Amino acid sequence: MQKLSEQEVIRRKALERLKELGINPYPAEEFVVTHTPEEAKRDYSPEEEQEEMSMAGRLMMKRVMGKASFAELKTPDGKMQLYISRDEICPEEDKTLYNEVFKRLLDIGDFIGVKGKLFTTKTGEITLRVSSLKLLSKSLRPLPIVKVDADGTVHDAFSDPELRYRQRYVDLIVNPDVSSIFVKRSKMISAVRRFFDDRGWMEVETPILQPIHGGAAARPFKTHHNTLDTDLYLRIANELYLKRLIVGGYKGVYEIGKMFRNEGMDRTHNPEFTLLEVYIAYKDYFWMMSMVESLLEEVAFKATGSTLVTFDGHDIDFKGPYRRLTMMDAIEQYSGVDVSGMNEEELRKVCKEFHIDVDNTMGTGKLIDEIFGEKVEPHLIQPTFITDYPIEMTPLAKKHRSKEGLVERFELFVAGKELANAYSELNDPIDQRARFEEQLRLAERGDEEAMALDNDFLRAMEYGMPPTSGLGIGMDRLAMLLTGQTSIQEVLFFPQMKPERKG
RNA sequence: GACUCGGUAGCUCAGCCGGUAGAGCAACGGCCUUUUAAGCCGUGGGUCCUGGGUUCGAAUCCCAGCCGGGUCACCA
Repeated sequence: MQKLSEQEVIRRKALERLKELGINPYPAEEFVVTHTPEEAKRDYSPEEEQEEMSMAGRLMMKRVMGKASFAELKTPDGKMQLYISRDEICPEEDKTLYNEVFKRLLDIGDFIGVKGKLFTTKTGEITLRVSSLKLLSKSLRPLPIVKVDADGTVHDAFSDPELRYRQRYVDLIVNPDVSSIFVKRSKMISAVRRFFDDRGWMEVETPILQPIHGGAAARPFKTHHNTLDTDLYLRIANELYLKRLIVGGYKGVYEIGKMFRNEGMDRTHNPEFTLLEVYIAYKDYFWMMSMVESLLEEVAFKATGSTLVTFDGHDIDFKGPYRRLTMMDAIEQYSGVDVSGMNEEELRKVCKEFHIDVDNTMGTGKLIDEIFGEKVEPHLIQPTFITDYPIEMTPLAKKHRSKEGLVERFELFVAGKELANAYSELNDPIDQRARFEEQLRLAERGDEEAMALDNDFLRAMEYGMPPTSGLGIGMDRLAMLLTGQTSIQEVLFFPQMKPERKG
């Protein structure tokens, strides 16, 4: 049994006293709510006769002034100030409900239901004059009370990140700004769904437990299925399954789902994260760029009410069209060096000049990517498409229609970070097999990122896959951009944490 | 993983040149029928993250560990 704090002991005693008084602290019957605070205030006019209304929520503040009190009720739809007068809720001789139940036994954090009519206080706040009051659920732990003064200054904020993430429920109760981040995130996700559903593309679900962790380069989480006696992996990507569905004949499929990567955690990486993947048949990556512009413009607007967001000190506009430039042009523009056509030796020289750390396992593609990451990425603040990547690092993209050594791939950068990644998908099964085999060679040389070969995926492709463009967008990063948060933990309800040590 | 900062009351923090712990809010008792960071008077509340060490004596100094934040590295 855990040791209770003084305040917890007091609340448990209050719970017992309530029971003695015949009050069930956790009643089963429905308390019918007739109004949200907003509805009530909107329809209120002081002259008109009112019907009695009822509301329910959490008691967040009590200001007792003898025989009358003000209280603050936090409902799921907004706040309402309550005015509670002893003789109005206790019209008879017995004043227990006010003197003992309300003043002593009800605590901040308790859920109550109230009935009454509105009036305007001296200071002009529309307030519910309570005629009756009912306990709906007793709270046994004290909430951290955050106070905001007349200037809007926050006092005693509940701000310890460890406590906030471990006890997100408390964070959500006392920090309305935190709660609204997740409302925006939810709107964002539903706007994405609506965008695709409106176009006739189908939301699908593909396996999370996979026998081969294909479609991306990352260390997986491993698990075991007892009945099948088989090792399985939590997916690091779903790309190869979605392409199988395109082979199966759907014109467009998308999935919004969790991916799992057993790697480092930091401000932009959580071991499980939400990825949007879209595959549309008969399209190429140019078409996909236009679609991304439409998508992000619409989603930003629906989630936040504007295409303009502020992130990390930058004003970012998601209104399309976005700047497009090839990777080689971008490098030349921001570093002054034209790396196109350079061999590995020349690229290493460039890296050395720029003081970029490289190692011997890196080929030309990786070296170019390093230069890009160092010299270009930080400058890409407004949404920018970078196109036409080296073939070595992109085993699932189609070879460029005209440029030797490149693939038809783009990434979208915003605020100096990658947000989306897309290809004209490789649909030549012979080429695909050759690319996988190249990855195997890299793996043999010690490249841990090399992609595993998936024979069933190749079999599917051999039956014929239509020309297709595919796209992935990190939903957590998009949520960060749309809510102005620079830490991924602030857009995940329950970010991964080490287990609490038992006290 | 490296470096760095932090962990003290329910919350936010002070105390850290060693001498058995403080403030504000919250809580408890009293007063108060239009308050809104309500106010006034009074009271209680602590595994000072954990474990070792130094010392007559450790929240404070030293060592190790745990948990978290930040930066970097790794990683898309």
